[in-house]
Amino acid sequence: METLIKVLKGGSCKITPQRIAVYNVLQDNFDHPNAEAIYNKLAPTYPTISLATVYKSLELFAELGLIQVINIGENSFRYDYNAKSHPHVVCTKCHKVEDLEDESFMELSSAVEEMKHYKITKQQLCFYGVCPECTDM
Amino acid sequence: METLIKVLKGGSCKITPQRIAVYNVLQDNFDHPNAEAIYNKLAPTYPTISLATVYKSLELFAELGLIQVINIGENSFRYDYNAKSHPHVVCTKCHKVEDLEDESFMELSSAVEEMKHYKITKQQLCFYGVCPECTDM
DNA sequence: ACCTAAAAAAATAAAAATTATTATTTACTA
DNA sequence: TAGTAAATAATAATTTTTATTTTTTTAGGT
Repeated sequence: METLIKVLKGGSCKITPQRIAVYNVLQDNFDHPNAEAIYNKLAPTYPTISLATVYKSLELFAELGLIQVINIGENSFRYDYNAKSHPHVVCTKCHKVEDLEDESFMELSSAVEEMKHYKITKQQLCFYGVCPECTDM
Repeated sequence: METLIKVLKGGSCKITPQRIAVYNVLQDNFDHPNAEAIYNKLAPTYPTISLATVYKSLELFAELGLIQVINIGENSFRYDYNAKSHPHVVCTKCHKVEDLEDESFMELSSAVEEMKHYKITKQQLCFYGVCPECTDM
């Protein structure tokens, strides 16, 4: 919250109730919502907000490095409050998306750099399977 | 080509010129085209083909395990002739997508299984950076 | 605290990607 | 080779995202 205000100011962007609201939804929901899910979460308490504003806020946050955009093979993008690169685990039954905060995966980039002689700047790892809860059924 | 016919027959699907044409485009183009790129490739030699048919063929091939659908953070899906799970390396300058055929990355799934107690069935790894050709500029 | 200029929001339209529908054509079985 | 089920083409509809335009709001300077 303090972070949001600091970063917005740093980027000479205005602090608006809409931006705060969108950011708070991401902060409170670790289910990696897409733009529409965020919009729906906001609807009850913020009935006048526009979906375009949600998209524009998310785009801005991503540019400012506040959040990250992820892509788990669905037809829409999802947004992650944690901007730091980390793997995601997707349950193919209940469709939940979990974070895997493990630094060791970051080393893969250097392996790729050696193999392909690229200068790697970002990595996106996604594992699909059945979660413990769904296995028991 | 023989593979396509065998698998289509095995799935009791009909062997049509359109399906053969779509499959051939993927076989001959390792740049991981999206549906529209495939459609455009076909247009000169196959002017009557419909974009919907391209989509339906690709969907079928993916279901039959002939190809794989990948997702490199663009707004459209790309299709990979190589159905076996392998990492992809994307150049953020020229936007080319390369395959990284290295078995060692497959071990990551078991690591994730242990950490999160999921039964992992698929993994999708994507590395972004600047390719050797683009670095020299 | 008030005015002002610039930025952002809302509403809407447009664009892009994908899927669904329906009539016609084609592939394959018997 | 005739019949039937499946596939294609053409088109419409849907979904997701972006652009446009008008109105409103923020934040800095008086």
